[in-house]
Amino acid sequence: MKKLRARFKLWLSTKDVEGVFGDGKWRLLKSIDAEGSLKAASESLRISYRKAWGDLKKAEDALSIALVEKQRGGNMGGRTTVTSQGKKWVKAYTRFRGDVEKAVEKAYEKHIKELVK
Amino acid sequence: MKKLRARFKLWLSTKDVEGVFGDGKWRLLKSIDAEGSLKAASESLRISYRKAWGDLKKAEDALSIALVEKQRGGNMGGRTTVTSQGKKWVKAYTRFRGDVEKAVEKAYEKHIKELVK
DNA sequence: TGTGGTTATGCAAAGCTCGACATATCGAAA
DNA sequence: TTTCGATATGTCGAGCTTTGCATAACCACA
Repeated sequence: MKKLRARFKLWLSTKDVEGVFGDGKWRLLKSIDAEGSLKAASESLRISYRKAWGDLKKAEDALSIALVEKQRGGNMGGRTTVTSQGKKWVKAYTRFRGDVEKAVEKAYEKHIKELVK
Repeated sequence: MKKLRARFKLWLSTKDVEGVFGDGKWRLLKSIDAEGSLKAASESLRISYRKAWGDLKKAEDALSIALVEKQRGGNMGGRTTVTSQGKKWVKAYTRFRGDVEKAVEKAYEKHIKELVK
């Protein structure tokens, strides 16, 4: 039997909107925080600026929360920074996701590993 | 703040093949077991027969396991039943997924709920 | 031995997501 | 006041997934 690994995807939804926050948007926020701009963040993650921008908008719209502060113009062209609210979300989601990841690994060991050996 | 719910997707992969078994194929096997045929199962799950058939083939090929026994012809046209191996997989995956689901819920309560209130 | 309902499978059409472009706007600094 | 690089946003096409036919093969039973 081939070796298997457990994989998962995690996200949050409202009644109306599926995927208002999840792994992708979490990575995006982290990258924005590290890079200082949406453009640099999208390039770092190798996703299109168009998608990064849309994802961010979707999250902020659905959650009604200002996750980032965006500035246009200026000598640097502009910049995007993560708000304190946004940072709270990053931290909370990081712990959330970490717990789930551990649980997936544990559950795999407990229920699947024996089956596959 | 809108009410949120945590959602997840879970699956197993080999080094070569992504998604050799997961929520969809698990549901399919359960449905086959309940319905007695691949056709009825696919209709019950409201996915195309074409996809159900392909999914099953993909899982069996990648795992090198006979999850079901298929019979063509006969007065009923044919039927598909889940093998004992397949049932083992269903049971194990059910427990696996159940544990993960509980963990997701727990982690949500612990890390996200406060944030959203 | 003909029938019916199922499995088996290829292929084209339909959907959906994401990326690539094309512009427009903005504003601090030169 | 010109410039430069980032944000803002619509649109069309590429790539991948799923559906929808269209057939063929199969076989217990009437």
